[in-house]
Amino acid sequence: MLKGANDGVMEQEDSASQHGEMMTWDINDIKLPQDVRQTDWFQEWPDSYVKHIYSSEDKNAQRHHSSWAMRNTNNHNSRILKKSCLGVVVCSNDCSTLEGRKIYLRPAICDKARQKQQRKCCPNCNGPLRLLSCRGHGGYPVTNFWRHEGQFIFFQSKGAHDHPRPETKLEAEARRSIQKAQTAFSPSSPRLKRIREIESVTGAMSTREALPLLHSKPNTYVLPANFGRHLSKSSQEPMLGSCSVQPPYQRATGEDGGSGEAPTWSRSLPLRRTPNTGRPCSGHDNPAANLPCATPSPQHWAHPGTQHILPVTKGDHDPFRPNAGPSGDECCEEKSPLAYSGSCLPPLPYSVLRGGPCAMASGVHHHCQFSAPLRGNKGDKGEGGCCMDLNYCNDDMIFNLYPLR
DNA sequence: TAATGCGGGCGTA
DNA sequence: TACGCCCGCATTA
Repeated sequence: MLKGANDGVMEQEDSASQHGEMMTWDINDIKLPQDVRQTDWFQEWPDSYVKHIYSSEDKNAQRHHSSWAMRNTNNHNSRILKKSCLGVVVCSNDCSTLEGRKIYLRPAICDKARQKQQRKCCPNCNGPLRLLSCRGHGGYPVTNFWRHEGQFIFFQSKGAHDHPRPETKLEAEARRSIQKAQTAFSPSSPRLKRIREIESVTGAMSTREALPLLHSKPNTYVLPANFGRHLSKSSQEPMLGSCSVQPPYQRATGEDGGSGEAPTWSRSLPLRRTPNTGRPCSGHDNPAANLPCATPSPQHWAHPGTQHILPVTKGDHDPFRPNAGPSGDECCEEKSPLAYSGSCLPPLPYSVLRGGPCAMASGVHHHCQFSAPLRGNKGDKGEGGCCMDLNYCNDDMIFNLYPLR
């Protein structure tokens, strides 16, 4: 099939839907066209009222993937899988990074995980997070429909997302993974305590010996606060936040509060296929594009405010295959709050992630700019507001700045 | 642990 | 009847 080269929303209409089979069917039709001459390239960010016909061989289509945070919705029709958009998690403080980027986290799909997520803090300013629900379909969430029919997978989207794009799944997983890694090496972690105990006994064990991971991958979990500023020179990925607290995020529609910014998220720029791989060159479909050192994907250009957490690829070209470890979201709840000098010291994971693989590999170290002492926090942990009990791995930064020995 | 899919059930228009 | 949504369960990674 053609595998249309233009994958943006507008292009979707032009390239995919222009073919007769695309416009004449509805996902609810009893019979869907089987004389499809051209299937579409997988659409990572389907938006508006679009339809696509994917090959049943398309792995992403098989998995009903979307970079939007879509949850399964029961439509009481086993033949048609329906998913509704969860929106995007934003910072209640509407904080911005140094580069003026907004915080757009990916809502957890699992209800429990999502509730848990909303108790956490903004990775940029530690402010409370807020779920900005999608109401792009007549006040209801945008819905996606998937239907397998013969050798094709039919996709139909209803509604236009009225919120920014969240992190992609890979980005969210990478962020959690790094947070978890940080947790594992936080000063309060059992492992580290044990190491310190051993060290206190032996009096000679080097940090390098005790923490091989720390040295083999020094930046994968701990980076100084101003790390990103240095990286920004060579990377187009967003860097550390300035924590410039602005008026609360306000929804453009006014219903849920909106950003007031131009709804760039509604634009879907073309994803381009790389002829040799047959995959789009989006940030996720093309591993090379995942590297911050590479040209940002179109979606990145379209969403300058979106956080682009760049996972370390493992050579797996499957754009949606998770390559990060299990969730590290607990990090925030398990960490000790820190009083920073200045307005706010950006929590670490964000800087690390936004530094991306290149950042991680750079080996660059800088100094954290806090001056106030640590505050114990174990007693603060609870189910209440995230600002009380949540703090992103701040003690990891301390750990980094004040190594064991 | 979270993502995902399935299906029962309920409320609303 | 269609739709949205909640819930629990099972499977998978």
